Amino acid sequence: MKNKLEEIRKSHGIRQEDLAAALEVSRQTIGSLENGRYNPSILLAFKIARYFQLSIEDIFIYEEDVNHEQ
Amino acid sequence: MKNKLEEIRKSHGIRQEDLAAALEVSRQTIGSLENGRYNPSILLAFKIARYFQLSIEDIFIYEEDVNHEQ
DNA sequence: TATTCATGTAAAGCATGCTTTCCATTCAAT
DNA sequence: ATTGAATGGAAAGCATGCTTTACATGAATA
Repeated sequence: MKNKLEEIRKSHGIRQEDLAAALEVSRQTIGSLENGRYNPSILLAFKIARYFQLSIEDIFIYEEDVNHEQ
Repeated sequence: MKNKLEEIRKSHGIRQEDLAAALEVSRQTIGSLENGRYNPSILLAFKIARYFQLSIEDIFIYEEDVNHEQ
């Protein structure tokens, strides 16, 4: 899964640390999401989407697992 | 988080077992989601939404955590 | 009644999300 | 050159998602 979090966050002129505080997660969590180290839980995805007044689908891009049998 | 999975699944006339197979998860996972034992990962939420051709927000209802400081 | 079908649910174990702590890097401004 | 601000990222530990296995229940039907 890819995401536009860094781009969206920067377009709002907010630092990772302040976004993290607003969402009540750690700064490392935001950094890890932006750099693709892991995917958010659905609860965090909702929090992020609500914070930016976007839908989850606006921020997170699901790529169908075409090679699901390997 | 609440969800409309059972309602949506039934409106499509599909059994838990067949939905599970289509989504490549176990039947227990579907049952657990429908009965609120846990929330899906965002990947599974995307799979479910795509399967029913709905958005994640159409299926899963995020309720703001008003009492976040306890 | 006995059987079958769909669902509920629990337990143990593994994978992943998230935390805290810690240190490194980059860049702007002294 | 040094400092401070923002970010990158690793490690260990806890919480949660998901699996397999197993058993129970209710409804429908042979």
